Amino acid sequence: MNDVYEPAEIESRWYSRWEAAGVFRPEYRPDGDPFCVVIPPPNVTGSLHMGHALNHAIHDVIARRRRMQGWSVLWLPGSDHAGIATQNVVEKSLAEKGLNRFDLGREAFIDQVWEWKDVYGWRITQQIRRMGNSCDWTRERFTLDEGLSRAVVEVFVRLYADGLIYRGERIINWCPRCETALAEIEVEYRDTGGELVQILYPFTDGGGGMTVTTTRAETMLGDTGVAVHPGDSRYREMVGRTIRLPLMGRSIPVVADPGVDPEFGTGAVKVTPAHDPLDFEISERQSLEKLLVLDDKGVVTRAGGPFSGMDRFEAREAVIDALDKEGLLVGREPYRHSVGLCYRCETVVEPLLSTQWFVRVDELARPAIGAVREGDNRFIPAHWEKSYFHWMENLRDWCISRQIWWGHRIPAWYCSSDHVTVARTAPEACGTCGAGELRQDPDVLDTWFSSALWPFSTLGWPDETEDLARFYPNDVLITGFDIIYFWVARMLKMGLRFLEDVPFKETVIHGLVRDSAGHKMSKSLGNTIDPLEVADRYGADPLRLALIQAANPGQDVPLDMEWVEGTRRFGNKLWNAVRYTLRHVPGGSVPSHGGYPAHPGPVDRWVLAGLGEMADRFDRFCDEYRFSDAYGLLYNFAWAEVFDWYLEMSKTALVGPEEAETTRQTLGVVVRDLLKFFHPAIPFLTEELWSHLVGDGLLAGSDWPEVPVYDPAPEMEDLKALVSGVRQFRAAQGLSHRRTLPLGVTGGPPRWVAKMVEEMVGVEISALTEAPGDGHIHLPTGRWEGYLPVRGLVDLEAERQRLDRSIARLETQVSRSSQKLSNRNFTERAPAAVVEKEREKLAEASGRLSSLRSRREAL
RNA sequence: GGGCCCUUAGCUCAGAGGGAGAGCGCUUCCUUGACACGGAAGAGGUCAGUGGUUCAAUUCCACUAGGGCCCA
Repeated sequence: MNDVYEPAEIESRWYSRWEAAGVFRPEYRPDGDPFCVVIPPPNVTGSLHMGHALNHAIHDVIARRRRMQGWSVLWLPGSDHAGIATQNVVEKSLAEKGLNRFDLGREAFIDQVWEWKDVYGWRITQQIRRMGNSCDWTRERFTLDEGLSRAVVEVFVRLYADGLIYRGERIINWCPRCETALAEIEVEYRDTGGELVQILYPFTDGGGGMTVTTTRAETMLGDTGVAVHPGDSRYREMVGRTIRLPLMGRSIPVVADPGVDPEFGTGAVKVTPAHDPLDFEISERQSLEKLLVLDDKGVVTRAGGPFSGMDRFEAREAVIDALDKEGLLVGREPYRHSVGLCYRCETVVEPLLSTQWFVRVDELARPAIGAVREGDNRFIPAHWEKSYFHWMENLRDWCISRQIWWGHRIPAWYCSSDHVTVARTAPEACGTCGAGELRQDPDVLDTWFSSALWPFSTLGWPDETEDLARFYPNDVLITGFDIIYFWVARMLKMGLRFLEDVPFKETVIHGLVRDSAGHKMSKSLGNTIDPLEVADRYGADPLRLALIQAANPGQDVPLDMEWVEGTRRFGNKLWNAVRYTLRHVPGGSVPSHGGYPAHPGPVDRWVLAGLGEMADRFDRFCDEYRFSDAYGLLYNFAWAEVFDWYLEMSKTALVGPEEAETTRQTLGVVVRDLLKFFHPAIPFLTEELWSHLVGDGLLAGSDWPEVPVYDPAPEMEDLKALVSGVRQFRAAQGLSHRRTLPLGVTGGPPRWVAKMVEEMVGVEISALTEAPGDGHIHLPTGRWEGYLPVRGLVDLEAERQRLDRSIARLETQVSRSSQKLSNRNFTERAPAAVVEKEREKLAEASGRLSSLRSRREAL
């Protein structure tokens, strides 16, 4: 073995072997209980970022551990066609050649997108492999593949038949750049600087007018009324009068409607029914005309009179100027307000009236709320349930049609009379009038419509496949909080509707990867880190461990290259611990499972007991998805206990013949079990080390450790204290460790203890029957007390300082304890055990204190 | 405006009603046969503030200040 750990070399070696051995397929353990998790499908033309690396690392830790625990594990991979996002990417590349999608036509354009999909989709799967993720690639799916498309059509047809999908004219959010409708949730609101303008709307009969307020002046072109609150006394006489709409000259009525907020602006609002949801509602109640004044590109329509043909923002200025010229501009002031942006391209979204397809969500949401309330699905951390409920109880219908080409075509056909026929396959004739010559709806479905079916469509639904029976519901879903509403909520709705069970029993929410200063990683901040670059530079394993060590549920994960270097150094440490082990334990001689010593010596018993205790806690943490805590614990145990203490002590034990054999055995199984526990987080390195140490089969396919219970040898803590005592003394005195010190020890330490201490800290021990007189430094350590002769060794001043520090520490401890114990409220009201413990503490501390004081005097 | 979360060592974060912890960073010493990508020793905290509950609060409760996120 190389004497340093080189991640790149190791990491190229194992993935294909795992795949070839079929370890990642559930069939690898056909008799195990099924365990299933589906990947949140990445966008097919995107590239993997650190958020994916984190999400996948968590998946992999879960999947690999469950697999080793004997479950029949399916981690199902795949990708999402990501309608608008993908179409945008491909359109952008066309634009570079001076083309747009209409130049190509629908068919050719879609062919083009498929070509992209093949290139980038392949790249993503390669990246997921590079990071070591144990997906079952034989079951890889894509949201637009044949089977999933069938599931989409099936769901659409059934929901339509049940009246839960309908087509209607509503105010929707329109992106003038993507030229498509968006769902409410796809609009991101951002505070933006704008202008609040006040316009005077004169009455048709002369005699004054009313002042209205708006941030979107151009929409006045489409005004068909002015509204006030019915209870607003200021305007009571004006209701029923008529306004002459400035610039357009139309007569529009003043109406009273309870939807108006009398506190906002002047209390009188212009009503633009075709471009504002609230105004739309008012117009429905008041029977006002709905006039579209902006087209699909955000350009003023012919209905906008003199302003037609202008872009909406250009028109805004032009309208304000024109009003000013006519003396109707009452005021304009800077105004910050929240503006809706397209979540795909950040273009300002335009609310406008349009005929679209919608999902009626109330009936779907009810069981999805119930399932979480009943605990059939559990959010981890639980507080996300509150947000989930709040969200689900305030849903508006979901606009699912998109005016793009890349996606699942809506399975609806129209005859020449515009009757709608919804069907699984193209119908011969109109379901209403029997006419032939039907044309299919040109629109496609929201990407999230197919994502909502992912937990069961990927398993073969609507067919009743074996996988579906075995792996639905999935066991757990792991995702970031940013897509709880986009994705998790909708999967719960659809799963409950079509499979009558939750799609997954637990929803684990992880945080965002941030930089070391706590900033969100974003392209605009320029602080993104490419996981593949990190993997090439430091290794995939070190990156994974750095992520996992910070990945507790719900918590953001700060990442810095320094920390990845830290985990790489840990890898080197582990590497060398195995090299050390292999000096004493022949390669291939460690059994792949079990093999714990039956009668270990005290040091071996101590490390085995520690291993067992660590394993229990580790497993508990993992079961609660607290991987940061689990791997923090393991990391610390491995380094601080095993490497720093046990390996050092084994060096002594392995020399003596009588204990060498159990120590060899213990060393082998302890290090082997560390490899097993670490494997889910750092699969490549541990697999490589396993091949040297165990060499029997693959670690990835091995069994999870079951550490027997051992009693820890009680002497160990005192032994460690004695060793530390000597080390502290040496450090304080600046004594070279080469110089062997004579150490007197009372209490009759067993020979193995004496030998261990001698080897570890370079002393020569002589047994003392009682404490020696003056002229010695005392190392108080419990059952054995150490005494070092002062003469010739000691800088007395340094030793006095050391003692003074210890004395001061003990003094505060003693005074605090005795104060507590002299308080009758404490002794009478606190539990007896607590009081007793306090008494013991006091006794022990004052004993040590007086001993230290006398030593101090003696100096 | 409504809701959720956070504030503990220089940094990133654990923690628990009764003795303040880890990793990194920092200081000093050490190339001893696994590892200098290492070892040993050490410095560093009024646990955001105020009030309350309690024999006991950093931990529970209320309020205040500061920060973050979601929804409208």
